[in-house]
Amino acid sequence: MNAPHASAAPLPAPEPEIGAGILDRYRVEDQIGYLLRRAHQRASSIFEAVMREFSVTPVQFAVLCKLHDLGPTSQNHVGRLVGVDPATMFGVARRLTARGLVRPTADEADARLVLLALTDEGVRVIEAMKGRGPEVTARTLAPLSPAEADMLVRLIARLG
Amino acid sequence: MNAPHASAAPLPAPEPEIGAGILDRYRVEDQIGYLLRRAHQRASSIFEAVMREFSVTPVQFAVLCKLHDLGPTSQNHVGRLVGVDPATMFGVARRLTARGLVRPTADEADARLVLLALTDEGVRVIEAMKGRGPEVTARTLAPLSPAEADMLVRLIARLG
DNA sequence: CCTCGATCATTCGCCTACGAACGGTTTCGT
DNA sequence: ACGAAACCGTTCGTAGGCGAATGATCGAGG
Repeated sequence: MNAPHASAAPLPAPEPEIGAGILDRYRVEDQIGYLLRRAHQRASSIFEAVMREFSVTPVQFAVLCKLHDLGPTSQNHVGRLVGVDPATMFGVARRLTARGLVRPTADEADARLVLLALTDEGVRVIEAMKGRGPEVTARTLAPLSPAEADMLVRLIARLG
Repeated sequence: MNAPHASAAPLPAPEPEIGAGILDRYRVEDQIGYLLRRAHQRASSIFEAVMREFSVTPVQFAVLCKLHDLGPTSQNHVGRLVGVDPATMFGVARRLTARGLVRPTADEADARLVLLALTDEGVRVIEAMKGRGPEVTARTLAPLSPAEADMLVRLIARLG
């Protein structure tokens, strides 16, 4: 955080010559955004490998988990809870419905809402998947010691 | 790993009663994959806000950075360096070319390759963007202390 | 020299992600 | 009671992400 965030200054450049070693060089691969993208790719890949038999994506899994915990919940609401915007949630709900894991019903009290509920098949699938969840986590965190993994999870949770 | 993967077993449940506090409950929002997805969403959002004036996405930025460092590089190769698969890279290169930031040329020695090179405009844009890079990183890591941020970056880099 | 396997770019299909706009519904304030 | 604001689901467009297949080209071995 040397943070020269102001910066609209008309200076041609901060003259990076004197002492311009490797240290002041901007490297994309060291930036948190880049690292998050790569780590997320890897985590998704591991999820896909472990959960292959279910043909359920990580986002679909998160939605099913929430429905399993909460029971019938409106589409937008469950989306908010798992960080899926309404536009994306529409497609997710459509695919889960098409696969028979979820059933949409109208809310009696509020005509705007579409309540999503797990089908019997949906319950069966999500319970089987939850049993394998720890394996995904373990393999994703495998490069770290348990203490490091714990630290990482704690820190990353605070970025939200 | 304890893996009761069979599961067609008629057992009602692995009896999670005794000592079944909050501890043995599987919560998606505590899993590393879920946290990575959410953190990546947030980082992308911050990038988009800081770099708004350039209308360049994080992935496009990474590609431009690499081209800036390496000079003309084949499409597949630069994609591999920044973690973008060939299918995705095709679209990224097409959009960067359409915007005039990159120019594709044929390699004289190998007819299969499409070399990507920054245009003058591309150089101008990537240099301006690099100047703002630290601001993106700082804002993304803002919830953490400098020591914590450093720790997080180090740990997440080891997941790759 | 010539075939086989690797590599490259491209294409297709499916999925997530999100800004923006829209019409229908509910709620709130006046 | 009524109009405005807030909210819901839907749709469109653009962009990454990736498995799978294809055709062109290259390189190594026989």
